[in-house]
Amino acid sequence: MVFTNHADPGNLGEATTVGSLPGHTTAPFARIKHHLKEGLAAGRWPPGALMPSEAELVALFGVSRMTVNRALRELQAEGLVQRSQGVGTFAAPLHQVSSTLTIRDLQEEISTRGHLHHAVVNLQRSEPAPEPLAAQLGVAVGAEVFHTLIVHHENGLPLQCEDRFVNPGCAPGYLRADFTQTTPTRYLFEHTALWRAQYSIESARATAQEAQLLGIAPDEPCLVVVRRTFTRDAAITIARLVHPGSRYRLSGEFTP
Amino acid sequence: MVFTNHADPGNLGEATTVGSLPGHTTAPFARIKHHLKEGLAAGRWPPGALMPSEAELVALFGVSRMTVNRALRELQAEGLVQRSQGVGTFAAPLHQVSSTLTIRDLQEEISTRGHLHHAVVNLQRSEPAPEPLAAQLGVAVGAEVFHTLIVHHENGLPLQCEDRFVNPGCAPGYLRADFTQTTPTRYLFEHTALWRAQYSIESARATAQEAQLLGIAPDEPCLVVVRRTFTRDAAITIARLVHPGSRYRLSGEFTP
DNA sequence: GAACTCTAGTTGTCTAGACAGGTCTAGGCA
DNA sequence: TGCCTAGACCTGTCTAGACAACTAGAGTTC
Repeated sequence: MVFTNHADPGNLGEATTVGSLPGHTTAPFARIKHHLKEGLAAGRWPPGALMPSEAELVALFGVSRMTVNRALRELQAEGLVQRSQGVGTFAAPLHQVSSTLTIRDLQEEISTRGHLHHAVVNLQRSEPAPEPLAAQLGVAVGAEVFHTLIVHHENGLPLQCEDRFVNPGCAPGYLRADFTQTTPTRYLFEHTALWRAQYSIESARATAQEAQLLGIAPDEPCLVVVRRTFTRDAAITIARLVHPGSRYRLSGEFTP
Repeated sequence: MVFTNHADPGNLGEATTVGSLPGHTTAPFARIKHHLKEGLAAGRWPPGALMPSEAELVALFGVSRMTVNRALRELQAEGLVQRSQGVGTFAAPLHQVSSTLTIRDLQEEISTRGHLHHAVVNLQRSEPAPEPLAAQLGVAVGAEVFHTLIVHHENGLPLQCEDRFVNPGCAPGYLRADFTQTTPTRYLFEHTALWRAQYSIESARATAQEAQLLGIAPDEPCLVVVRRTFTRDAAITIARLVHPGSRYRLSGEFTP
């Protein structure tokens, strides 16, 4: 059959009653997504309710089934609907109990705010891996690992104390990098194939050394992020990032 | 033309040289995705590099262009590749500088660990909105808002102090809910249409009242999460969640 | 009443072809 | 030399139809 969707916009019977906002050139699949999202937001199809089948939407919008399928598949990927073969499409229950928070690279974050970033490298050397660390990095106890201790400043104020160990096998050139010009995070992104990362975030007091480097009182609460990064096979790096509680907060937004 | 892909599995010329892992019934689009992900992880196509075009992949795998397109579109949605019309498909630069951390509902989290959750309701009433809060909730200054103060325990140990204000218009029955049986988070999920949420996470000292409710020293560092939730139009609720730093940490994992 | 079979309805996936519109480059022309 | 245009190439999107696999319910048989 002949291709008609662009040559003949609109006037396809019932289709005009639904997908026609005035003066839109949005793609049909996007219109269908929008229509379903609207309905979900408005409370038609409460959580768990059966939603229209693909065939019904095909009839309603006057499009082919592949188009409807794409719209529904993307809504599923966004977590808004659940589909099961042989049964139907359902509004997602509990509209997402878990949501996500974005963690960004510090230098990028500071630059985005239009502020000045500079780093003081207190330590950049190779040293034998202490016991618990060796296991986490997947190297032999006592094997040499790379160690950096860097304090990042925003507009001259210490914002983050970054204590990092690196698996030498994953980034052999790490000790020759100039971390006043780039960050370890960025360096490792560019020189290794990141595959998996783990985070933990907690609130604790800084160690005496960290407090001194950050210029804060020893008992001031700090936001401590521990990040472990892996390639597909091996651990790349373990970093402890300590931020003065009074100067730093993580924030994020989530829209379904 | 006749449909052949399921009737004639394999033996399509060059296709067998690429997509054929032994004994797999995976769909072609998934095989293509897997092949490209492997290549990205292995460092072929370094960040920013030009990847094969749809036409090349069509020839390589012996499938139709829609199938290749789906694989690439999903990789794009996952942030692994960038595509631009008229130019081509490129490996995503900097393999995701920002990643995500999952935040879960506390009760669910405790239950998942197989531990016992119980809540003590210290306050559940209507009161006039104080000045800064009224603006954030989008109600008139002095208008009545709902206020709950609940301490959540894990195996009898205080884990979270939840100080929450709720817009009465969004959840009229909030004061009649039994929060020893359900959590406010869960109640609001079920009775409102969540549309958008904001988080901020910081490290701070608890207030005197919070320290007393949590049974901790007044100067102990706490992980403080402030969460604002909105429908499409109005603010639903603002919650301040205070966790003793020694007992609670957020953790998450991220795979590209 | 229980177990089985059949069927209608639903999603999952793929095809071959088509049109639309963006980008880049080589060649022609002023 | 500089500008413009035609064509090659690329992604974005949609179509009409097909086969596959699964589910729930109706009907049948034991």
